[in-house]
Amino acid sequence: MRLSRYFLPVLKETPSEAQIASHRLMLRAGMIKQQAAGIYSWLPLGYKVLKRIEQIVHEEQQRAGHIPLLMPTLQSADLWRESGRYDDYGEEMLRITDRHKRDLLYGPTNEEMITDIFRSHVNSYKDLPLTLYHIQWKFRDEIRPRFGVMRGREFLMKDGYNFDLTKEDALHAYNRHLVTYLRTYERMGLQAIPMRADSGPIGGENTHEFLVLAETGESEVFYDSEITDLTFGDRQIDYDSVEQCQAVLEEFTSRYARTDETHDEAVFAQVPETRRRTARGIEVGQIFYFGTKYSEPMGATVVGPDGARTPVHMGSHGIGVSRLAGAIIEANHDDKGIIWPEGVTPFHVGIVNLKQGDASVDSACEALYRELSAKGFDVLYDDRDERAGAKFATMDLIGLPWRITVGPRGLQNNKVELTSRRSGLSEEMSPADAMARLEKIYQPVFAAAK
RNA sequence: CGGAGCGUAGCGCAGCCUGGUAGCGCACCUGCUUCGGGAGCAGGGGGUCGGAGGUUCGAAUCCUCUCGCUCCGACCA
Repeated sequence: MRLSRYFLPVLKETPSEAQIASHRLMLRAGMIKQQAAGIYSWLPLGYKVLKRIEQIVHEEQQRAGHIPLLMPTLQSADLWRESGRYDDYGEEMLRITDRHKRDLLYGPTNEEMITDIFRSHVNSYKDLPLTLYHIQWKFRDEIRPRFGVMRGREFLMKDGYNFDLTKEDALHAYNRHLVTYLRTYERMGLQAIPMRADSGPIGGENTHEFLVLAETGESEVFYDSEITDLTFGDRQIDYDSVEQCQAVLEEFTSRYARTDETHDEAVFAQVPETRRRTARGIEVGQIFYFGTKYSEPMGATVVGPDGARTPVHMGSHGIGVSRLAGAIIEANHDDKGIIWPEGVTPFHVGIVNLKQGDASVDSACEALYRELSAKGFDVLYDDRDERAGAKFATMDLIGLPWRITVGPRGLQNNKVELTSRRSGLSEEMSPADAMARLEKIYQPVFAAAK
């Protein structure tokens, strides 16, 4: 993309409503625009990040055999009356009446609807196990939206639902989701720690929340410091293997890690004192096993091998996709702006033309732009007629992890500059070497998508 | 929902107390000069002050109502 033809309304000054770094930077970098309390437009740059996050979520879900579909944002109240949640959910649910005076609602979640889909089409245990998911906008009428997209009223969420014949199978699905989530967050450059949590209105007995440690997090968390040493890495997992998934669950959940909802001082005290940590975290996902809570009242049953009809065991799993955009910034920024992890950056690399209009600089930039794009890179080429300082400031603000700076001075020796946003370090090298270096840097990112 | 505050140009703000029909910085447009870390000078365009009503000769300024937004608290992917 040529910046001169892009739509990137960056702000020099910080809008007064933004209190935390991610909100401030998303506004300043021209990623979002607030349209009402807790409701945002995603401007081109923000939209690209949102799509990258979404893409990673899709890839990791499908890697585990989970099947995507799409359910509507508006739902009939009848389904929710069936489960009993129409009355239970309270003010947070946005209720709508259509012209025929029928009660609708803007879905805050989709357990009822997915259960309805399931019961309409699945009758035999032979169709199990089954995990369906979608990435769709949700609405929860928060009393007090704040922190930009981190606590909006309208938000994009991946929600998945597993259907299994037995509790054992459903618990395997639970563990499998934990594995997919660990991989998902790592690809985004985040460390998200699974913590034992409270199930809240979704209900159920087994649940973990994934938290990214950040000072601005809304939850207080307590954990054994050993847990932050764990990484999933690029290990290969057979998602059908009960043992392998179980082993990962045990590895990542055996140490003390709880939110304030489930925190137990007596148990925490058993962690060696030097390893006890109290911090704040941002919730970026949650997994639940809730048995037959919905299948039973809503008649989601299958005929088993013995010919008897039994309610299926279910779980649900959510990732806050739009919230992640904020959480990633919260965990990756400095005083100059955002620092995108390679996995989610809106553009892989930025090209800064230091002397727009200079024939040799222009053509060197054009060549880099063309060749990098041909290699599959998403490139932002700053071809505006601006001074160097302004171009650098923009690049730093929007946080592209790598920048190639092209100027007449270096070009005389066939050199350009490759700069890391994170370290701030620059290296001079030929354009060909810069491209080769970028290919090496992004190799793991591109490989992870396969 | 309880408490606090704010709505004046695209953004950030001043003016309001002590009524006299709007100002600053950034951004934007034009020209010249600059040109490796958000340039300088000169010129220029844009708002009737969230909305409605009231008081007054006169309202951004005072009063009433209303809408929106933000912050603190209780609740939440």
